[in-house]
Parts: sequence; structure tokens; C-alpha cells
Amino acid sequence: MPYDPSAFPPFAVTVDLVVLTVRRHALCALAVRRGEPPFQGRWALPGGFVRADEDLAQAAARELAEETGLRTHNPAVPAQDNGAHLEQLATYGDPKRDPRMRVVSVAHLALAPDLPAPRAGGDASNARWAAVEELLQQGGYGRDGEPVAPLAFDHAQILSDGVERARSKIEYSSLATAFCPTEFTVGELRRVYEAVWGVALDPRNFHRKVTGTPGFLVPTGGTTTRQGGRPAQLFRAGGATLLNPPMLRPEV
Amino acid sequence: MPYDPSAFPPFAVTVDLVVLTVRRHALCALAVRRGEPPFQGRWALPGGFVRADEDLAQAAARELAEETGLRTHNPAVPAQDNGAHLEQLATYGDPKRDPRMRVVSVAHLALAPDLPAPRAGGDASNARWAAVEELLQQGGYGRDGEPVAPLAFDHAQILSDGVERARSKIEYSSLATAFCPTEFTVGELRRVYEAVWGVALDPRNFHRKVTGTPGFLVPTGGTTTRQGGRPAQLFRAGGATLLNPPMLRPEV
DNA sequence: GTGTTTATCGTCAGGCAGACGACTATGATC
DNA sequence: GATCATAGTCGTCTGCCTGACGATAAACAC
Repeated sequence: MPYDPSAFPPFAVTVDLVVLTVRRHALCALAVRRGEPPFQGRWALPGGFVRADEDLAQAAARELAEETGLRTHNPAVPAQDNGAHLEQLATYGDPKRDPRMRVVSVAHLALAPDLPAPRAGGDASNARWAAVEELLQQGGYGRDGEPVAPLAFDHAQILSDGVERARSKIEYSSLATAFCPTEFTVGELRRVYEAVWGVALDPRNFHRKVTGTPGFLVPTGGTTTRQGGRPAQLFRAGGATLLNPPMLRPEV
Repeated sequence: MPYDPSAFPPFAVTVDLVVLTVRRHALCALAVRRGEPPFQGRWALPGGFVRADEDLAQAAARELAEETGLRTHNPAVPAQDNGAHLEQLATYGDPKRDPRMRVVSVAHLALAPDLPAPRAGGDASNARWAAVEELLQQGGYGRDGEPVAPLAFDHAQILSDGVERARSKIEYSSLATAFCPTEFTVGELRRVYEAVWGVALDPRNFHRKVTGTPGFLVPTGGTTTRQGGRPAQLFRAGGATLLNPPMLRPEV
């Protein structure tokens, strides 16, 4: 027994993605250039319509795969593969957020290691990793001196919310490992925290903390010198998802 | 320039509400009885369609007012009034969650003090406060011996997510005061924590903790004996929204 | 007055975090 | 190959917070 369609207003439902990674000590987000109005030529978050037979999480995973080639791993399964972490962020439904029609966007947050190069449907020039700081500054000039236009729609707000979610969530969960390759060193993990929080952490206290938290890190036995200096132990993410006690973000 | 409506599937968008309060030392949620199919006669969370010109938060606030008469206070303004706290929870969009058609529900979480009596559009017999524990148990028997039917749709999942959000959020924010009247005692606040977490807390350590956290509580100067025993100081919620250090939920 | 209830203050030991010294093992440079 | 720079790892110390719990205070019921 379908509803009388006149009994409620019809909406378009989309998923938008905040895809974060850490590159060159900076927190970066995936941005795509819009090829059509509105906001033609401006940068935006990747996203698209939810299909008729699709769950929201499925739609987000599909969009993520289309834009980056990344698989999503099931949160119930420990992070063994190189898949990205994906979770729902929030939903944005201001009646005027899209000038064309009523669109409700279910934003998702994805965290990925540095490996992948962007590929927006095969067209790399229309997708890039940009420093979050750069994407969020209003009307300034980017690192290359070009003027920076604000993100399309309410995507600056969405990106800001996603970054805040990531910043707080790595405090009390093992999510920071989602930014790292399968095997990583304590120093690499520390640089993730430093990039996401934008602070400097004491390497000695950090090492004590993460190696002392049960279930956070599992040593693989191997070592690496890819960061220079003394060889460092390699670790994989442990089974723990919630850190107790949590990592403490230094005061500002 | 409107979209071609055939370019995307149309959705109905609703808001559903998880309205929590603490009554008689138990965490309770507002439930309404469904008057029509599907799930006719079953209990469900209050909610309704988002109107064409309405923001999601507006729709949630409107539904909350319709069901409880509660005003919502702006999170930017300190909680001076008796308004409820309202925040977006998560969005549920499984294609089969409503058998009639494709409905995406943006669930919201509301926290309210004990005062209000339910009034589902004027019909009190179709709305009630029920212990969360009772609403979430599958196929058991309630306190009154009546058999308990599970909540309609995916509302058990939504309620469960809302409760979990509340449980974790009172750890690191001053949100527990949203369950209290404007003026309250340390003991009353402690009983809120005990009801939400389902644990017993040491009154002495709790008192030291909350009175020692800057910005959490502001003494009003008054006292009360409404709980019996020695008169207790009255407090209002302070300006702080984030607690640092957080309240610690005891291990299970 | 005695007992009960609730609020509030104090004490003490254990644990964790921040600050920081010291040592180790690599690659780079001369 | 000696020296330097870099990064990793182990310890120490001190202060703060927490949990456990004793003791006191101020109301009410009888």
C-alpha cells in the first residue's frame, strides 16, 4: 500500500564524502572540481545520488570506490586490508542548500592511508588532495599563490564537521591507524596524530602511551628504516577499537 | 533550473525522535502507539515528515513540541530555561525499513527533565514514558506482566543508538544537566548519571569531581531538602559544555 | 533523644601524564 | 672510517587525579 505521493514533499537524497588522509605532515581532504552549474568550476566534496535500491552506507561505499578505488572494510573485522574506514557523519538538509531543488545530503567520513592517487572517474585533473586548512580558509590565497574560492554548497561546513569528528575520534579510538598503511611504526602513527591535531607530541611519552595501551598495537616482528634514523619496530593495528585510557589531546 | 525529476529517485524524509528523561531512577524514552498500519498498535518513536520549507532541526523541534510541549533551547545559549537539549543523532535509510515506500529518517536525540507529561497530539493514552530497558528487550514481559512487542520499524536500533550517544556524551560534556530542572543538587545530578549509566557512583567522589570541574556547576546560594536528609546546595548548569577532565564511567 | 537519610569534607595510596635525560642504531657527509 | 644528524626506545621524577573509605553535619521521623 504505497503512500499518497501528495501527502509529503519529495526529496532528493545524496551522499557526500569527507575523505581524509595525511600527506606530507598535513591533513588533506579529497576535493573534486564541479563541471556544471551551480558552482561550476568550484571545488566540492565528492558525492552523488543515492540509488533507489541502495542503503546509505552502500551508496557512500560506492561513491568512495568510484572516486578513489578504495575498498571499505567492515568495522566488525579488524583492519587487515588496506581498506578505508567509513562511517556516517551527519545529514544536511537546509531547504536552500542546493539552489535547484530540495536535496538532503547524508555526509560520510572516510579515513584512508596516503597511498592512493585521486581519480575522479578517470579524470585526475578534476580531483585532488588538498590541505584541509587550505580548503577551509575563506577567500585567501593557497600555497601556490592562486586565489582560493570557498567550497561549493555547504561543503565547507561538512568538511569542518568531518575534521572535527576525526580529531575527537582519534582520541578515544584506534581510528588513527586507518591513516596508516597495514604495517607502520610508532613514529608514523605519531605523525598522524600531529597532523590531524596540528600539534607536536613528545615522542617518548607517545611511545610509552601507545605501546602500553592493550590491544592498540601488535608488533609484527619486522623493522624499517624508511623514516631514517635508528630502525623502528613495525606494528599492525590491534583488535581494540576503543582506547582506555584515551589519548590526550594537548590543550591549545 | 530544476532537475529532471527522472534523474534521481524520490525519497520521503522524516525525523524520528529519541526523547530521553530520567524518572524514578530509570532512563526512560518517549513512545507513541501507532494508530495505523504498518505496525498498527505497536509502540514507536515519535516522528513525522519533514515539510517542504523546513530545515531538519526545525522539523525535529516542531515534532518535539507537538509531542511534549517542550521548547528547544539554542545550544549557543546557556541552559537557563527549561528547554530540552536537541541534537541530530544519525540517519537511517535502509531501502526496506518502511514497507510502504522509500523513507529516509533523520533521527534526533532530545534530553529533557522529568517534568512534562506526555501528550501525543492531545491523546495521552497513545503516548507514554517507558523504561528504555523495557522498550529494548525483545519479546519479553514488561513490569506490568504484559507481553512486550518490539518497537516498530527499525526504532529499536535508533533508540539503542540514541541511548548509547547519551551514555557516552555525558562523560565528556555537561549534557547530564539537561536531565535536571533549572536548579538541582549534586545528588540529583548523580542520580542522573547513575540512571543513564546503570551503575552506582560514590557520592563523595562524585561531589568532589563535579564541584571541582570549572564551569560545570554554578551555586545559586539556595538549598533544598526535597531529597530528604541534610539540606543540599542548589546549582545551575555552568557555561562549560565540554568537561575537562571528563567524568569517568566505571568499568563494567 | 535516637535512628535514618543525605550531604559534605578529609585522608591515603596507586596510577597516569608531562617534562626531560640518556642511550641506541641507522644513513649522510667529509 | 670518524663524525654528525636523525629517529627510536628506555628510564626517572613530580604532580595531579582517582578510587576507596572514614568522619562529620544537618535535616526528618518516631
